[in-house]
Amino acid sequence: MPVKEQEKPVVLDRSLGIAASLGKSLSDENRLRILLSLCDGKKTVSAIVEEMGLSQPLVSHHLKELRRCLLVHVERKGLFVYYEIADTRVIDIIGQLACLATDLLSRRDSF
Amino acid sequence: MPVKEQEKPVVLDRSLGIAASLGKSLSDENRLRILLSLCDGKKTVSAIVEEMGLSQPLVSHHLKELRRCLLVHVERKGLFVYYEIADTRVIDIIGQLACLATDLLSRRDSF
DNA sequence: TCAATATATCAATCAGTGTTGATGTATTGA
DNA sequence: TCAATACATCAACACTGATTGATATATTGA
Repeated sequence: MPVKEQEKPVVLDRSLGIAASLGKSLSDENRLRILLSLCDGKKTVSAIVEEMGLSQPLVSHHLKELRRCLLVHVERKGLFVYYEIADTRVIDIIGQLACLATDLLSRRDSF
Repeated sequence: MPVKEQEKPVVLDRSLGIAASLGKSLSDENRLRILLSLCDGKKTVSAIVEEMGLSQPLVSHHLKELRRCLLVHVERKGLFVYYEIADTRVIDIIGQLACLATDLLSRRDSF
């Protein structure tokens, strides 16, 4: 499959490392679920725990990873800690990943 | 940060697993470099080895992972095995990942 | 100050993965 | 059939990361 000219962005060469780091954050289904859940707005850890059906330490662990990649913002209000999506573009990217993945799969299964 | 209504795609709930699987493939810098290198067109393993400066078994290993996620096509021609990108949308996604990552980083560093 | 709640961290386990060097396999040409 | 080349696989290692249960920390209200 020939690729259009200049399809490869040149500027990327230096940012591939951090791009891979972001990819790592998006490589776990629980983290993707958490990010999608935060589309509704900022939520407390306990709300996420209840919604995901995961243990509280596990949710904290994943939130820490999302924080490490700056994908979420944190805000403390009294007893509660609120997490929210830092940049909604990540939701677009997740959507494209899922769309591409299903396309690749269905394309293979149809042969 | 309030999020637009219906920003979260509903259909995704079932494809999050494979989306995460794709994310895992994009979580290694060497694999991203290989994918970008394949933008020039199909290449042999030895060509990729030389271009990347990685060992041949390591390149084969990463190509196997890209194959597992159906991100590349393989074609044997005599002694040589040619790899090519299966769907160029993955290049767009890598670009968006890198762009988002640099934005998030610069936004943090400016405070 | 104390009890209660929310969240983070710790310790431990287990599976997975990136990397390397050695070896195996497949294809071609002589 | 044999040698040479291209590629894949294997064995081993270190390292990371997901998960769990226990414990620590922080905040509030009494």
